[in-house]
Amino acid sequence: MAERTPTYHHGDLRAALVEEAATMISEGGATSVTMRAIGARLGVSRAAPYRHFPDKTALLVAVAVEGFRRLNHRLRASGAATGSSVEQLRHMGEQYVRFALENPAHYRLMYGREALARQDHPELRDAAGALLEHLIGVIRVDQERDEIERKDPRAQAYVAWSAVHGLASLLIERQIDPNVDVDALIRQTTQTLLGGMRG
Amino acid sequence: MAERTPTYHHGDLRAALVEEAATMISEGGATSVTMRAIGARLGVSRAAPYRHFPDKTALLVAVAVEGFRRLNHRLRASGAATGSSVEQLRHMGEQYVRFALENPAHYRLMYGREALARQDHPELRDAAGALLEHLIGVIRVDQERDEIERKDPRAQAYVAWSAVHGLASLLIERQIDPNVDVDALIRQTTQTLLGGMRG
DNA sequence: GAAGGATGTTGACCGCGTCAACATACACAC
DNA sequence: GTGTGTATGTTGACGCGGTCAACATCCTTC
Repeated sequence: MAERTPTYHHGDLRAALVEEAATMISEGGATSVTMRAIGARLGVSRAAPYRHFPDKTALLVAVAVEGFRRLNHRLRASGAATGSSVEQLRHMGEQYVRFALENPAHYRLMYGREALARQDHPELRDAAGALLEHLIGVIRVDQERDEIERKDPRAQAYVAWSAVHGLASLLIERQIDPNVDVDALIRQTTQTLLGGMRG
Repeated sequence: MAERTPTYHHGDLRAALVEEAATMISEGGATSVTMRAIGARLGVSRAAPYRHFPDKTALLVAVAVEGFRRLNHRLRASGAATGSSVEQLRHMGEQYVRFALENPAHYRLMYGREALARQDHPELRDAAGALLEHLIGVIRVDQERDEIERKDPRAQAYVAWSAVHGLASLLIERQIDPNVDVDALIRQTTQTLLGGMRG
């Protein structure tokens, strides 16, 4: 953990790479992340990252996974706060969209299969899967309390996920008129969704 | 319109470029589209496209716009077929998702702001806008028939668009368990959505 | 039929991802 | 401590891709 000593070796380059890449993504988008640039910012050569990641895609996957971790953490934290369970779902939906709005480039990377090559990356899959499982759990509880219809919880989770992801995506890609009240739109989306899930 | 004559000039290179780029995208994804490759496939040099598009991004924007046109056309065609208006909405939603599933790379391009540079491209905006306006129109009719709640039609359109776009996006990016019944999931999504819009 | 714009070609440049060959530093055995 | 092997980092080079400038060809139009 001892840092800032201008030694030949960096100390914990792998973690630094992920962190710096995430920062660069927020600052200048995914295209601004280049092996040379990230190396320069960390005072290291362009090829140094290759000692920690097989290629650039692997580094970006690590960044995306970190994004899912943060989002997951935020959703869990938001869930614990409220009382009513449907209210908790609504709150989670709002937090989800808010995360995307606050970290647009990072969010884009998390869902951009193209940027991360065709091939499947199991870690990424798992990170997103954890999010889904949490959502399924909350939905299950709500079903038991008869707050929402008793359909297949996984399918319901997909529907809910689709709604918030779609809204987040459209907002990020500027497909939605900037004059609309974003907060109101988020609320209406979760409300419509939950209304439909109530049966 | 006279073609196939191996002349120095191509005839209608601009249109050919857009069409060929679209084909290449379906075949090998957006990354397979390179100025050199597309030129080669059209029997033209790598720099020839620059007489018709200022840069590669502009070409891709044209392809994306063409995608929106096709999608729009498909949704309008599907709307005219059915009787009940809510049924028409559901049908549109299904067709929307199906289009995305049939043209994943093309669909990705249509919504990938990152791939099309930061800057706003008005034509793209307009193409997506036409889609939205059509949806708003259908919703307005349904409101007048008291089939859905009388809220701001634009906001409702955004909610509906979010749902189908989110589902399409998650499916395309393989975030959804391949074992689930996709048709059923699409139906459940539109059903939940319309249920929530009914008030 | 000559001029000029439109369209296409070739050569060159630069940035980027990546690999191979080399350099340095740390850890652990003795 | 000294030495040695491995982990980590550096430099040089290659190939690909977007793009521009200079040049070539063709079509139109008066």
